[in-house]
Order: sequence, then C-alpha cells, then structure tokens
Amino acid sequence: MLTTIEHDLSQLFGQAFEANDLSFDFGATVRCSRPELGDFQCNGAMAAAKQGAGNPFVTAEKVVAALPDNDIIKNVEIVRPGFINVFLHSDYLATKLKSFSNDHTFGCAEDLSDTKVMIDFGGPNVAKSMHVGHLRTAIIGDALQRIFRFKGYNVVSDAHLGDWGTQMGMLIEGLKKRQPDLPYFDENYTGPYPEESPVTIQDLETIYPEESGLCKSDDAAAEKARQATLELQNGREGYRALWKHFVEVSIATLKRDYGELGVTFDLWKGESDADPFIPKVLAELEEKNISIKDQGALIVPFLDEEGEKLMPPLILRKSDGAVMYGTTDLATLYERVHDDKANIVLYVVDGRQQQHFKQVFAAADLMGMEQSTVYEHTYFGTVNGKDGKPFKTRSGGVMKLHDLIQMAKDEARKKLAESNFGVDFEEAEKEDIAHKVAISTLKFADLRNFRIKDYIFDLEKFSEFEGKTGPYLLMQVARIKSILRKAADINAQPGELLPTSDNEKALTFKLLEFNGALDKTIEKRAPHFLCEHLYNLAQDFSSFYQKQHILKEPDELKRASLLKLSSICLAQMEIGLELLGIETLERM
RNA sequence: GCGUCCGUAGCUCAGUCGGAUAGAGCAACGGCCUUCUAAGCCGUGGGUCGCAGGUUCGAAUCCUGCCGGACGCGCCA
Repeated sequence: MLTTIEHDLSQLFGQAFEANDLSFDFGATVRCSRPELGDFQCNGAMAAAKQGAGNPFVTAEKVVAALPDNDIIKNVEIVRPGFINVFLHSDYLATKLKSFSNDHTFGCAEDLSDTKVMIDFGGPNVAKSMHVGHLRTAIIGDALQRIFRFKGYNVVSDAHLGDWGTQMGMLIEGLKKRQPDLPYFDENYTGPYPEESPVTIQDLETIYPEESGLCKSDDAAAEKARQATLELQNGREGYRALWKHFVEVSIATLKRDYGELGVTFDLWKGESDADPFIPKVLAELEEKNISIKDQGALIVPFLDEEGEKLMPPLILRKSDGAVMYGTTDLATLYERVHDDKANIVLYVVDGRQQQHFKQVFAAADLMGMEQSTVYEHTYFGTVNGKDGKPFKTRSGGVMKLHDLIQMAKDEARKKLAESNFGVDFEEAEKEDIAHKVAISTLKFADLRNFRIKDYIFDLEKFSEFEGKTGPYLLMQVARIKSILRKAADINAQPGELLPTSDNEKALTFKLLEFNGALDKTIEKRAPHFLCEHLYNLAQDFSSFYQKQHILKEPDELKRASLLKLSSICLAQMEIGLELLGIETLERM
C-alpha cells in the first residue's frame, strides 16, 4: 500500500513532537480547513497544551524547528494559538499523484486475505418479489461487499433468504386450501414427489398476502399455519418437497430482480440452512444454563447483576415447539463463527431490528461464541415518501422494485429525449443509457445519505438530474471520455505529469484524497463518504476543465500533462462508481 | 413506562474520536455556450447548528437536563 500525504506529513510531525519529548500522535496532520491558509495543518501543539505541554505557540515553534529534512514541505506558518500550516512543493504533489495513479487500486489495496468478512444482506423473503423495502439492503450491502473486496478483504456475501418462518406454513396451508389433492398434503404418500413446481411465483405472491391477512384476523387459520411450520421444521417429507419448490421458484425471480439492479451474492443460503446447527446451539445453551423454560417457551433471559431485566428475552422455541428467526440467526452466527471461520460478520439489515440483533449477539456472548469474530448490525434507516411515512405507491400499496426501476427508466428516457445530444443514437444504445442512468439515479440517491438515517424518496426530484445525482457523475465520466477520444483523433496522448499548477491543485488534492475516503467508508461501513468524494471530484474536474481548454493547449508537453491528469481523474471516477455498483457510459 | 436513533439554510442532506469564517444540492437572484457534452461552470442572498446549563484557550461536535419527531419492546420476520 502506498502512503498518503497525510501519512507522510504526520510521520514528519510525529518525529518532531517526539524530539521535544511529546507524543508522536500529536503529529496528526490533515487537509487545511481553510485552503487559503495552507495545504495541510497540524493542530498537535494545542492538543499537547491541553495535556500540560505549556504555551502551544512556543511548542509549535519548537516542533517546526525539529522537523526532519524532507522534500515534501516547502514552508510552514505558525498561527495563534498554535496552528501549524503547511505548504507543499508542487513537484512533490505531481510525483505523489503519479505513484498512486500507476497502481490499479490507486494504492488502496492491502493484503487482507486473512480477514474473512461475511456480509449478510438481510434476507428477501420467499414468495415475495422484491419491493422498495429491499432496496437499501441490496444497494448498501452490495456497495460494501465491493468496497471490502477492493480493499483486499476475503469477502463472502450471503442473501440469507427468509425461508424458515411462519410464512412458510401460511403458504403450505394456503396452497392446501386451493389444491387439496396435491400429493404433498397426503401423509400416506411415499413419493417420489413431482419435479415440476405446482406453483409459479405469481401464485405465491397471491397466496401469501391473502393468507397473511387471514391469519391476522382468524386465530384458527393462524394456528394451522403455525402447525404446518412446525411440521415443516420437523421434517415432514411432503412439506419439505413443497417448500423446496417455493424456494426454487422464488430464487429464480429474485435472481432476475437482483440482476436488474446489478447485485450479486456468493451464497444463496437461507434461514433453513441454519437448521442443522440448531440442535447443537440449543444443547450448548442448556448445558451452560443460559436458556430456561418460561411460560412454555424456551428462552434466553438477559439480566444484570441485580437480576433486573436488561431487555426482553430471546425466544428460541415457541410454546408450540417451532423455532423463530432469533434461533436461526443465532445458529447461522454459530455456523459463520465455527465452520466458516469468519473474522467479521456484517448484518446489513433495517435499523428497526436493532433490539433483535442485540439479543442474538448477547446470547452469542453468553455462549462465549465470539472468540475472535466481530459481529455487528450494520443498520440503515427507512425509505420514506414525501409525507415522511414509509414509501408506498400512489394507491398506498407496496412499490415493487421492478416497477420502481421502470419508473426511473421512463424519467431517464424523457431526459435523454430532451437533450439534443443523443438524437442519432441507436435504439439499443438509448435503452442501455436509460437503464444505466436509472440504476445510477436510484443507487446514488440512496448511498449518498448516511445509512443510519431515514431518507425521503422523491423520484421526481432524483430524476431532475441536476446537482448531486448519479446521472451527473455519469455525465462527467462521459465528458472526460469524450475529451480523450477527441484527443486521440488529433493524435494527442496523455504524457508525463508536470508540476501541479494552480488550476490543477484542487483537482490533484482531491484525487489524492481517494484513499482516505475509501478507508473512512470501510471504517464506518458507510458508502456516503465515497459518494461525497466522487461528487466533489466530479465538481473539481468541471471547474478545472472550465478554466483551461485542454485540447487547445498549444504547448504539447503541457497538453499531454493535462490529458494525463484527465485520464487519472477518469480512472478514479470509474473505480469509485464501480465500487458503488454504478456502471458508467461511453457517452450520453 | 423502558430502550434505541434522529433534530444543522425555505426544502433534501453532509460535517459530530473539539479546532480557524458551519458546507453541498435543490429552490431564488445575477453572469457565462461561433470554443473539449450548459444534465455544466462562476458569483449573490439565505443559519439563535431543537432549547437551557456545564467542561475548554476553543463546542454543531463532549457531559447533564428538558422539548420535539421516528422506531422498537416474549411466542411474526
């Protein structure tokens, strides 16, 4: 991994602090909050004063005097009460940028293959096609898996389907009512069962909401669904065979929906895959006196030293004997820790389930499961409509993901038609553009907000295509590509970077901040830091090329340098967008 | 009642392991296309950082209390 300017400067200042018998850590140096005052700033003298080092201005003078010889710093200024402002050599900047741009990961990648990161995308449910509620987990989870992988981690993503809960019993009972003669329901039938699924995804999508609604109002129906769920979990053959069809039919549809979004998984496991681990986990919990029987259910209580309840218990087995999603989650975690040997497990799941994960993790801690594994709930907020309530269709129903993408595409087509640039494009290219623009609209609008906060989904606004949007970023990429194509037409190639001029300074600094933005994104598991960086980068490129006409630059060496800077910017934009799961375009 | 999260410009949001004059986008206003894609760039106006205390040379950021909002709270997921 290449070192950043911040790192290099922090080292120099750290040594200077140490030479004054102060902590190396005071050397931390960052970009100047006010660029007119300097390129970088070190505030360590003031931090040291806080800890009794005396007058910060005096400390700053001593530190500056103790700076090791180097070819990075041109000069420094000390400002009261103790800011140290640093100015850099312009050829150092160019050299630094050159070394980063020569690396295909922009100097970000490290060998972290020993660290296994499992990312759980908070399971789409069997029998339900994807709707807007699945948008965030897919978009954020996918961005995180791309980013962690790029950094060098050993990443395994899992769809973790919701395929083992009460909704399965509802589907079984629902189908039994409609087609009671199917062999799956005959307890005397010995098989084999038909290979062809008795239901389509449309059937499941009809049955599920009807049964779910029924179970809310009809206790007898709910009881039957619970019973069917228990029998399924206990291994009743006909139900298992039928369940397999439900899952296969659903996965086929989910793969289509995720494919449209450009989201992939390494594993298509589900809650049911935790089933073999449940007996072992339950036995261990019992052995260690962690679980108890309470009101007919098997639970894990959470109490403090005084015996006060810290939070509601985790229910392992309902009084009817069936397991719940807390049980499968705990068993899945057990598998990930013991069998998969994961070092980090991230659950990219809605923030409304914070308590649930606290319970599961607390139970795991009581078991002593964690060992060296870090597990955390990487939660996110709700997608709301303009009214501030969870996003719905105009008629108040659930917005399907497929329909949402179509709507975004319609907006993209409209905009494309309005611009007079793409009039002569082939129909197929127009469609490709519409699709990629639509996906960039949806993904960037989601990712640009800090994940833990709710955000207001306003497709009309996102589709304005002005300002901080995905399409704007695609546009900048297309522009740079266009310039490079035109340069090639007149036989002008990118060449050596010359020392950074004033007009290139902001762009160069921004390009060198990529690593920091990526690391921050990983540290906080929050892609909006990368979004922010890419947007600022695009803006800085716009400013740069507005002020300086690249192709008309008469000095060939200078022009080659400008083209080089442009191509580096392009490369970083494309890498960054790919990490967000956004595909770029040649022209638009 | 208990718990978690949030409150920053008219609107949508960044910034929160304390740092200099709190930033973007949209909306408003004013410039810039015979010139590399104007889905753009440059500029102007707009803020008691929910409120009140406290810690500090320095607080949107840390601590306490309050107000307002969202969400969750044993047999759904």
